[in-house]
Amino acid sequence: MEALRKQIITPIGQKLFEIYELLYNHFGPQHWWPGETPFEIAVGAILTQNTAWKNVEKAIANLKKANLLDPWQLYSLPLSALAELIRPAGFFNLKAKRLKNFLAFLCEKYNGSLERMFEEETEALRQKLLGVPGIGPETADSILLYAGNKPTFVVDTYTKRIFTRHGLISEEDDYEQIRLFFMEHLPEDISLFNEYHALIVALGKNYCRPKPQCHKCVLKDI
DNA sequence: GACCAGGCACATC
DNA sequence: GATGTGCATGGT
Repeated sequence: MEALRKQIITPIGQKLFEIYELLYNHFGPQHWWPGETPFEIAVGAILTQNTAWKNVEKAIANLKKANLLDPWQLYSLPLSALAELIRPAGFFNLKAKRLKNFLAFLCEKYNGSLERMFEEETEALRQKLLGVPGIGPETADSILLYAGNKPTFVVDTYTKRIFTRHGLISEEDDYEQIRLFFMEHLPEDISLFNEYHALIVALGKNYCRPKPQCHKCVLKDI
């Protein structure tokens, strides 16, 4: 913690770090991403789009049970069969296509190897992932950070909601502005980025729903 | 029964 | 460029 604090340059950075410490002391380490392999994490990142994680778990369990949680296996599976397996995750027809788009990218360009994919330079790979239909900025950053251990900050609904309510970012800031806000003010540290986003989700799930419960929130005095 | 979930693409103005 | 809408299951 102290080694990280020394690298903080700006007052905003200190504020962001103060919030991080409050969240960490309240919720403890989150051990993200909840997945066993980089491939499972990448699949989960696509399946969890606008969806409760509980539902994603069922879908991933179906894939595991069928022994299909493998790039080439999934890539060769008919679209309709894939859709049925991931049904519990919601938006299943749409997500089946999105998964296939990613699998085509992974299999055709990197021979199905995430290890090989992550050999690419981070920013270049980020742009390529964003070029895959169905992979937007949050999904791309989740894959980079949590499956690839690359230093990028993941922004989600909770991030925008929480930090807007605390006046640190503006309502009209877009995804990229918010991502850069965190990356410019915090030291570039993979573990920090990993834990910070996970803690934001923990806070969001508990206290920062659309109807806030700010009186109970650990950040109520910030 | 309403509301919400760890988004994204596309249509329409 | 901004704003609206479809996509769907499952928990609270």
